[in-house]
Amino acid sequence: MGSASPGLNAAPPGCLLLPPDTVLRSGLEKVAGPEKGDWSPSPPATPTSEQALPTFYLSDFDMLYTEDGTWVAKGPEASGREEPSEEPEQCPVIDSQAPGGSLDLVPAGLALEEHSLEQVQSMVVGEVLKDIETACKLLNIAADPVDWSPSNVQKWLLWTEHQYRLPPVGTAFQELGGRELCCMSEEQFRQRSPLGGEVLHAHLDIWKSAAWMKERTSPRAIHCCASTSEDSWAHSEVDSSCSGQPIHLWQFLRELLLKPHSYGRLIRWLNKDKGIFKIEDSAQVARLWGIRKNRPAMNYDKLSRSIRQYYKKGIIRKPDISQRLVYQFVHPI
DNA sequence: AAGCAGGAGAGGT
DNA sequence: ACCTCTCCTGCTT
Repeated sequence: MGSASPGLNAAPPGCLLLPPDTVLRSGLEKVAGPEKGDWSPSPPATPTSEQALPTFYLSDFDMLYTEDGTWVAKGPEASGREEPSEEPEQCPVIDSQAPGGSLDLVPAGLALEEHSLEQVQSMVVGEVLKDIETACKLLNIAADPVDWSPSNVQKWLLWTEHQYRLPPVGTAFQELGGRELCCMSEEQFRQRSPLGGEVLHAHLDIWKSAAWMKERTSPRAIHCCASTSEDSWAHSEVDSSCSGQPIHLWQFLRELLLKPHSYGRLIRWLNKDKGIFKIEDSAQVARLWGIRKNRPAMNYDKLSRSIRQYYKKGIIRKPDISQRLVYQFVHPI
């Protein structure tokens, strides 16, 4: 999801550690009303609120939700103005939101804090949805895991492994379609992938919840193409994932550039007005491109060759002052 | 060593 | 036909 910085740090900076259930359930209740038991997407995902859930990361938040149910702020991170991706949005610190339902006991005087908590939670949910939307577009897969083909499942697995630095699952989930995947229990995930199964299952739960939410709020918006988040890539002249045409490399690069919070550590603008950008992590960008195109052998050497093909087409060029890993869109956005 | 430039052929759509 | 992937040689940083 958002933090694509993955690859770079063991725990991506600016990430939120959350039991998925906690955050999304509250978000779902906000959207769909508080009716209990109604939030869970199709096959009842493992009811996990009482369990010590595996924690997972959400980008762009500088807080941690620890396994004992405590929100804590992460240590301060130095960040420069030039590096928006390294400047996570600050969230208020929330001290105790025990999964055991401590909110029921909130005194009236704390109603305001509860309200703030809801705001934070709904913000987190919004970020999660945006991140899922991003991943959908970059991977060219449906937002609803139930619709995934086996190759979509593989893409999602690769992507999630990459994003959260999970141990590779290899062929453990091969030949599984999205529907089968969604029917699997956490235990089954763990059996197939003892090291990363739990976390993968938690992530899948989030995707299922998000799809369920989208279906609830806009019945025809299950696929990424129908979504309308405010900063969605609808701004793009060409929405690469919705055109039915295969995505072009320049579109992919632009899409990464348009998500600095998620990909700023991999690729960023040096001068957006002039369309000059720098690939900060060539290997990771190439890897993402490889995932996107189902080309596991993709590397920067090949990716850069493809970029150079754009020179004569007048799409991308080297800037006047040539620098390594720096390119320029001939027609800036 | 890593990146850059560009030729050439293959393969997919 | 077009786009990208892949492999390649040679050059530059």
